[in-house]
Amino acid sequence: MSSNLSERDFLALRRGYIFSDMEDGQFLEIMSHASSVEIPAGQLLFSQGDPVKAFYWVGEGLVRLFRSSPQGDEKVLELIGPGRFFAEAALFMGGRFPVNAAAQVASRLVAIDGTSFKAWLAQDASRCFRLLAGMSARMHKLVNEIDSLTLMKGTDRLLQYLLDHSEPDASGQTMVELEAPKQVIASRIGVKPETLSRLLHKLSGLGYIEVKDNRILIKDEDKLREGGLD
Amino acid sequence: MSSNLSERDFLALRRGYIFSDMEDGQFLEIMSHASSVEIPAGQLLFSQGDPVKAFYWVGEGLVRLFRSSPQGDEKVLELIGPGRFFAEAALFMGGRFPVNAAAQVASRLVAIDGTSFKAWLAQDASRCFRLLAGMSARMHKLVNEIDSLTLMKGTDRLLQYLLDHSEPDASGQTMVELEAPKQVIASRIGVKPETLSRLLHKLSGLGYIEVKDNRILIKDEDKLREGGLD
DNA sequence: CGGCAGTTTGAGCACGATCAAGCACAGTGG
DNA sequence: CCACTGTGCTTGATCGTGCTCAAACTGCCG
Repeated sequence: MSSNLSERDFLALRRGYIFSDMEDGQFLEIMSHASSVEIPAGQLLFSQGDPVKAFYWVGEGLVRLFRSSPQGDEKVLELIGPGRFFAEAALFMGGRFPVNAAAQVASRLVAIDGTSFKAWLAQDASRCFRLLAGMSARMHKLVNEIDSLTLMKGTDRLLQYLLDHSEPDASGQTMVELEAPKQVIASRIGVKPETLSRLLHKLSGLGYIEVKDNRILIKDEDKLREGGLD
Repeated sequence: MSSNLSERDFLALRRGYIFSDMEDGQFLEIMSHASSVEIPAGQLLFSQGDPVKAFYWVGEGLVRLFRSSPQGDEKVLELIGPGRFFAEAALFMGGRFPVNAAAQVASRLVAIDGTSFKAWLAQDASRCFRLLAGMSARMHKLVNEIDSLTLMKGTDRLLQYLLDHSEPDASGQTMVELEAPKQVIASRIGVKPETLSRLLHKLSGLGYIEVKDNRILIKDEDKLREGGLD
């Protein structure tokens, strides 16, 4: 399950926000405490409350960060794709993960040892500043999330999600390719799967979008942005 | 509006998590860039999007951190009381405040200059670690907030709020003294004022609590903790 | 006394959850 | 090759939480 890093991951990781603009020696130093982790689809990486031994970087695949209730319902907080770090903040959070993490699809991760990383951080304040900035950005996202859960309705959150994830495709049209099954996206935007289905149907009926499996064509981006709908 | 610090604030601030266990010289160094701010009840301290010039510590009073929607609704994210810092994270967040801040009651704050503080932080990585830990704790709170907004109902959130804020009073009974008007608490727990009123009434009718103005007597803490209610 | 802000209460409604059934599709095994 | 099963998605009917709109009540201050 754990082994040495591939050349490819090694280079990509070096470009991540934590390690960019860094001398080779320094980077090699911390990479000696990193290891590659292969994890099959659906498997749990860690649970809320587990002791934090490392943080992670995604080389390939998709990781689902989520909370779950005693009743078994789960709320997806974030989906982490290739090139991104996660759980860096947990290192400073009293030693326990505050969320669960599972592989949404089979994934290749790099685990960076926590204590080594902290020791390495402590050597240079400018390294800390990177991390502070990264954590701030994540806090900002969380605040935005709270904001939209309280101040907006389900439809609004779906529209926001679609606009945030839309990209022009090969033929120049604005498209969204859902990164995970609809039920996961539903949890991500804070509604039940049935509701997401109905919302998509409604927007489809209004002529705003066109849904085909996990691909959504944005037919009228401006109307979506206004959000004026009843 | 802005002046030198009182002796009292100076000493209390030194005990805050950011500056505790610090040599006098170091502390004096950063305090030369701090100033006292008196702010009347209701007044806005900064708005979302304002450039960040400083972060704050509360000497006396209460500060309301909130988001507001285009429609004018507002969501209270946190109420910051005496002895606590706020907006430290904003320093690293691209230079703009992600929330609004207003004095809930007349307050005395200490503003600590951002650029000086960052320069001071950069001198020693252990200083950064304090901040990293503080920010992690705040992130954890935000995650919990998202969790309870999505996975729990209004009643549950009220119960949680009551239990979190309850303290044994003089006569040995468990009490909650609401730190702000009910409408603000309502926003804090993510319901409308009318709904909070009804929820309190319901719990009162069930014999769980007793409400008298802004004081709430917890009559059966165990039942509240179970939360088994319909 | 009037005016005002905060709170309560009432009636109706809307959004989204729940429960339940049906459908499409892929994988498995007889 | 065709049931059989499981999974994800959709659709339908109903229900409940909490919001909206509106009115009345309270305490407080000018």
